[in-house]
Amino acid sequence: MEAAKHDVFQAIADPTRRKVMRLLADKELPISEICSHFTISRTAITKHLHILSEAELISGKKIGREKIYSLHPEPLTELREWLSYYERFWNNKLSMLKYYVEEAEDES
Amino acid sequence: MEAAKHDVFQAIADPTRRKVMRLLADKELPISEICSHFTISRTAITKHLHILSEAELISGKKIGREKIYSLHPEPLTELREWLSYYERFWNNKLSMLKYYVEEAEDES
DNA sequence: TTGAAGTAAAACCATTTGGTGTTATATAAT
DNA sequence: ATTATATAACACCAAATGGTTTTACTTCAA
Repeated sequence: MEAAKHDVFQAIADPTRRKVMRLLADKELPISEICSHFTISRTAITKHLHILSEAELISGKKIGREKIYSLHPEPLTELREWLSYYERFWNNKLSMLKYYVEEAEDES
Repeated sequence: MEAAKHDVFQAIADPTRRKVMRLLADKELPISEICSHFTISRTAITKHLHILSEAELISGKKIGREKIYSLHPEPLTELREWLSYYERFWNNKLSMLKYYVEEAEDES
């Protein structure tokens, strides 16, 4: 489970992990506080935190006996970029234009 | 595996499925043609197509003995909306504004 | 009508996921 | 020094994933 192969796509696939991200988006929190928002066991939460850490979406710093987790949204850019490919389907003029430019460049 | 519980987040978690989506973004294709872009078995591809269908990201119509799949990017809006929550981290003025408006509305 | 092409369905398998409980270790407070 | 708190580390389990091969069913074409 701790293998270095969890990417952002897999990390956000689970609703519990997405909820954790939302919690941390507002402010950094210790594990115990995160757990208080769920009914599942602390161990389960810890595993989700590990997966999010592997994807580098969160990081934890130890302060005293507490471990405080905070969000690092940078890897979400990969998702944004992936999504942008499909933006041409939402008749967004700008992205449509960008798509055609790319197409033209590919052919040159 | 065919349970009606595959959402868009899970569907895009797999790199094979993302590649299939890219293929279908350009034009609709029969299964055999999709398979030609991969080394894994046709059966494996079929399973991925089922998962994408459940998430309503693709659909297949049977023409003669072939089944032609095409992309339906609409469910990606759920992903876009989810992502938009984190846009405030990329100092995008507009989404920052939208975020503060939401916050204000929540408190009223 | 016989055969090939295209897909579907079934049975199977190894690994991963998402969860549990128990035990251990480090820190803070009395 | 002892006890309570916060987390980490194990061992375990059921179900889902991602893959395989084999078998069967349609449909087109010679």
